[in-house]
Amino acid sequence: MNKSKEKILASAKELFHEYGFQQTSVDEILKKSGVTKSNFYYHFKSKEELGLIILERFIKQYEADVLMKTLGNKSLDPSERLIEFYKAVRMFHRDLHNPKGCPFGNMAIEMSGSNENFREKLSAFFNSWEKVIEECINEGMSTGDFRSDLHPGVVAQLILSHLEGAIMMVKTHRSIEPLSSGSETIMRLLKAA
Amino acid sequence: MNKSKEKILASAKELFHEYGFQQTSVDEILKKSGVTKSNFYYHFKSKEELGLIILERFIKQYEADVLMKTLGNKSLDPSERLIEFYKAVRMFHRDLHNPKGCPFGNMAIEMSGSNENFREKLSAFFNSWEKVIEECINEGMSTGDFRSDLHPGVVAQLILSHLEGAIMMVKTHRSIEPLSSGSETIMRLLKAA
DNA sequence: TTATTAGGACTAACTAGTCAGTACTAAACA
DNA sequence: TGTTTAGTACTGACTAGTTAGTCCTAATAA
Repeated sequence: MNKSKEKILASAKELFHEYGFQQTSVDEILKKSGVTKSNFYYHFKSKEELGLIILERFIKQYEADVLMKTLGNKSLDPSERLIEFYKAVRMFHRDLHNPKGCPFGNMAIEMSGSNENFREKLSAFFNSWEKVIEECINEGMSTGDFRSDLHPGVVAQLILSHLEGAIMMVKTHRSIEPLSSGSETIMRLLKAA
Repeated sequence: MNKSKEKILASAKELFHEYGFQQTSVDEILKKSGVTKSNFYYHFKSKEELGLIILERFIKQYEADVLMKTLGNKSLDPSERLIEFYKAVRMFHRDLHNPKGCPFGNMAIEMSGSNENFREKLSAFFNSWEKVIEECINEGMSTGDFRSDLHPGVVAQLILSHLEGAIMMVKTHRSIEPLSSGSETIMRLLKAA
């Protein structure tokens, strides 16, 4: 059931990631999903509603498929978790022919200035993402994996900021290098003396 | 002379920074600058041409007013230069009611996937920006300001990536904190042992 | 029966861009 | 001296296409 609705969600998710929310027209979503306009507006009351639903779903999927399986994997050492996390992110951005950037970072830059609904959701997600990193750093400081002369929260914030900036560079330079060498350097800087 | 042309450039620069290139219509630029459409197309052959000219000008202005006066200020110690640079960036983003983000980072995310002219200009500028940072880091490693067990180029790349990500966070969270605490942490991590 | 899908015509506002023609100035010419 | 020419800056009306979203009808599942 709801075959059309799922088709719309899947198509729009890809289009929003590649072209951005505002630069993707409803007609393009219709064309890609093969759904009629009336059916679209039967399922979603507006393009904005669709965008917010897709954002929510993407967040939940990312938390489950990436964050929990790497940073939240308690069977690994904290530093191994961080390495696995970076590996997963590199995998996510491995299409270097046309890197699409971070779906959350893209949307944050595109929408934060013009739509509070998007901004608030993204701000909350970045905070929660940071918390997951912080827990890993905190534990790594206890185990001696990481140097412990810094606040875990501040380090987590630095890691997330750097990650988003590095993905921006990957997209702009069409090269994975800023992400791979940047994450390596972060790991070295965090190593306990 | 060329009063209209300068008005267009000034208005469009602000609008592009606040709303992005694609989200700013020619009509909005016309309205803000008080210039007629036909006059606009007398001075610029297309909206894209205007965007590229504004990007070029913004780059030159930023290099002269920010980069050269801070990171390129040879009368300061390398670590002081970096501190001054961060201070200047924070000043640039001090409007926290509605932080507009980095004009270059915004444009990179918005345009890199769809327009090679913008992408190439931004990629080249990020490289040159990185070089300016690298020179400062390199000198700081010689003077003992910074730890010298890392490649200056890699550190410079990390600093720029982090900066762009931090500015993205400032825009999303509407708080300067990710930038101020992040830059402080970067300074501490770079300190020689 | 109720939820879903299809079709298509339609709107009002907005999009980038074009066009023929005007006003002004300053140099070149006769 | 007056006249022509040329370049610059500018104007209002216009086009063709796109935008998100509406409305109504009818067919097709569950």
